[in-house]
Amino acid sequence: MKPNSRSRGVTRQETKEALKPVEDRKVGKRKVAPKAEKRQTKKEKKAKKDPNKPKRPPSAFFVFLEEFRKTFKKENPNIKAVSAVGKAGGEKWKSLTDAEKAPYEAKAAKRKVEYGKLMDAYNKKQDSSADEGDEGSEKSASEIHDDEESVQEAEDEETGDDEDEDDD
DNA sequence: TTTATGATTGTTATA
DNA sequence: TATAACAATCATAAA
Repeated sequence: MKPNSRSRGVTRQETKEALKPVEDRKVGKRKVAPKAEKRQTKKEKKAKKDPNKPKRPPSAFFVFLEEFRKTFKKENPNIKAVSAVGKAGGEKWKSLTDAEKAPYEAKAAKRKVEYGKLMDAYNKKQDSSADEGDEGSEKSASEIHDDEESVQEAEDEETGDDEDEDDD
């Protein structure tokens, strides 16, 4: 369609409005003013050498989506469109209460913590390979390895303390 | 063949 | 402070 288009920026806006009128989401403000030439199209981070750059942690909504996708696909094996899951997931997400979203937010919070650690390691790596480039990152990999292990240990968490609120 | 797109919301980051 | 971009997914389409 629009290979040169700013990715799904403007395109999405048009499509969304065309398909269905945006209710009141913050849509339409995503890329209305492309002052900054976005990083990349989305994949291929060739812009910079970030072989280990930690991706942003999934939001509570995304954590919920991961599970929702399975359910959705299970009930709708015929539907394979990502947009379908997105819409359904978004609608369902809003249907959930804080209590139900709590576990997802908790998970997202963990991801965020891990992200912070990964960023720390990533920063070190960038510092080490500041002038080298792509190869220099390997040497400092050992240091980061230490941090990575720490991240994994962060898996020990107790959920289900006492969240049984349901104020409808 | 390969990459982008579509759709959702949230979160991070930058200006 | 506010806006912009990006996080997963997967089939399809275009270059």
